[in-house]
Amino acid sequence: MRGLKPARNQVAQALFKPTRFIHLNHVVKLLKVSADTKNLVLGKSIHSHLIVINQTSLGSSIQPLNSLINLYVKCNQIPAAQKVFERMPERNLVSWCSLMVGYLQTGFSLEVLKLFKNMVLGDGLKPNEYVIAVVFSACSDSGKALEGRQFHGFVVKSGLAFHQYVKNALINMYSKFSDAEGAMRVFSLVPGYDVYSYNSVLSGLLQQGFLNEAVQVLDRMMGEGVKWDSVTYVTVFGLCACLKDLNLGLQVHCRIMKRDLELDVFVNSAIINMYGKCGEVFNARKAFDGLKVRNVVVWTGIMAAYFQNGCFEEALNLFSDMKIDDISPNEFTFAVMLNSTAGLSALRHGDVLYGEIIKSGFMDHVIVGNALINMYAKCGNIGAASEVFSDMICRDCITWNVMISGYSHHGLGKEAMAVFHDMLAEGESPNYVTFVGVLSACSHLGLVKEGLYYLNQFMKTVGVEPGLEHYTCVVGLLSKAGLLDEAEKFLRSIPVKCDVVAWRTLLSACHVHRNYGFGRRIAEFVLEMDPNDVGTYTLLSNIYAKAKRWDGVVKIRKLMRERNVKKEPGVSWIEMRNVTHVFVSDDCQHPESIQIYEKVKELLARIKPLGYIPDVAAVLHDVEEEQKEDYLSYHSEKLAIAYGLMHAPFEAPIRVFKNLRMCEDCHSATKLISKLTNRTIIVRDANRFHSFWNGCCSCADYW
DNA sequence: TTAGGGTTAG
Repeated sequence: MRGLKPARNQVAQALFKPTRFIHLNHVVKLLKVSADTKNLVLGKSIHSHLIVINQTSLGSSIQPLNSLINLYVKCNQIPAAQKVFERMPERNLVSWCSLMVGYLQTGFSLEVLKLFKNMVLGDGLKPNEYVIAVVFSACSDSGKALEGRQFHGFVVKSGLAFHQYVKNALINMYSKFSDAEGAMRVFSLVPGYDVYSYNSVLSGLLQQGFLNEAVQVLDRMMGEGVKWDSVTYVTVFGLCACLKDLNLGLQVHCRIMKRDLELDVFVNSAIINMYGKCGEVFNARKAFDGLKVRNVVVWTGIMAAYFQNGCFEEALNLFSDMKIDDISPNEFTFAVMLNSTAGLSALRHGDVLYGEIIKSGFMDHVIVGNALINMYAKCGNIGAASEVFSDMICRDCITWNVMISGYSHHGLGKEAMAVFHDMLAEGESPNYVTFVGVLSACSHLGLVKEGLYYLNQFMKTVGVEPGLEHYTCVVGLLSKAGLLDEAEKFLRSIPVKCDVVAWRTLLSACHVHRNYGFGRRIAEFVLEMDPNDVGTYTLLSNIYAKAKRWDGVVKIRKLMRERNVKKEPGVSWIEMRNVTHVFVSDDCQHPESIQIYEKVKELLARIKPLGYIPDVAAVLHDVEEEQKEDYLSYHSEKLAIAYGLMHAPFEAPIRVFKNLRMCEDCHSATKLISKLTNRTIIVRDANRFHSFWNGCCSCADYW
């Protein structure tokens, strides 16, 4: 296709020999070629020739002047087009329409609507299907929903609503207004569809999350045998990705391969994305490896696929490969990188990325700022997260959410609520996720009344439907405040199906409040619901141990064996000078393990006078009494903390990460170690952050 | 005339 352009261009240039007696049709044809090939130089020389010869028949007749407007519009010279338009002694529909297209394409959609008004009221012209389609597009681009709908009514009366262009523009408009119903109405009521109508409907439904409806439309499209274009493929792969429907994705991919279609880079990245979202990193990689042309989007897509499937290191490694390939990262790439860094809790690596982002000038992108806040919050540096937040020039809803939930995870309820109130004051609308953070902040602060107010009243007034996560937060809120009966009653009354997580929230509250009878009843109920929930076995076993009900402990262990439920081993890790040191409980793999074990022993001996009592009840009863302390001493987080104290620079906070929830013994030991050593120790467990300082923890012993 | 890919919050 591309080869055709210079050829046509050359022909046009050869044909254009300035004479006094140039024919009108000739001029129009030459201008059309100049416009189509965006040859502004040729177009301008024809224009100047027209001015020089000043032939009345040519210089003032409509057709060549319309061609001039079209030329300037196609070459993005809107002021020049406007000038020609203004000097026309007489205009027809095409003159108006061409100029309107120019303004539409350059983003001045309000100007289009003004022109339309002048055309109808000033020149008394009746719009045709082209003009109508342009006006609908201008309404969608400028968000003029009311005007768009009114104009739709006008068009129906004028009888032009059946034209294919108009129909497609209408479907697109309703899709852009997030009015999937309106789009579907046009689509269903008016007969006759082409691939464009289907693409518009499908992408509208997809964007608004009406996935089942999109599948129905796709079925219909296939039934009618409409030929797919590359946009259809992109949209359908997007649909598969949202549905996580690997089967459908594979079918569509096979369809492409069977037909041996040439794929553009858009379709290829949609394929990589589909496999990534469906959990098929290997297939995503295969698609990626087969590409001849890889741009930044394809690279970012494959990194995102690795990230989404938990392969954080692979994602980070691809970053260097991409640079070797001479492709520069953009804001999306940095967002994926920061997320992978957060997944590894690699704070140092995050700092390095931050520097690179500043250098490459992507700091002012909202998604980069958001991902930075998220990274710092997840890596345990909430101070740095809040600094990035304060420095951000542009914020969106996610910015506020990430800061609110970041503070909440760190147990900083007051700070989280302050951010939430600022958010409202600045006119940003809270959404579903906002309230997950807000309700969990209420729970940290023990604000029962406020939390229930947000759930029952405030969320309704801002139009957010409460979901399972919110109900779970409220269960946490009630049970933390000691209202265990209310929490259970609440949980049994919620209008959505609840999962093990919600019940486990109540269960761990029973444990903290030492209400073992209640806890046992709940735990047994949860195990009936999910006989494989390891966390519940652990909690129930702890409850029995606390009550010295050894028969119960034995029963649980037997049950776990019978059901083949295995406890995940506790793993902790700490980053030290860019190296991550991993510790498993009771493990001696680390080259310095002898020194580390000695350090733990020394620390525990020194905190005993400060009030440390080893929680031997939590250890299985059949262990010899004198061995019980050893069982507790070498939990992975104690090893990691000891290593941190041995090697971290003085005054630097010790940041440790753990795969499971911290046990009570480690928690009370760490509080005292922070006091003994005068150090801040931050532990991220499976649930939240604990920030230990001077003998206290930010969780206030509730986790 | 209309339509399309990668990203961030729980």
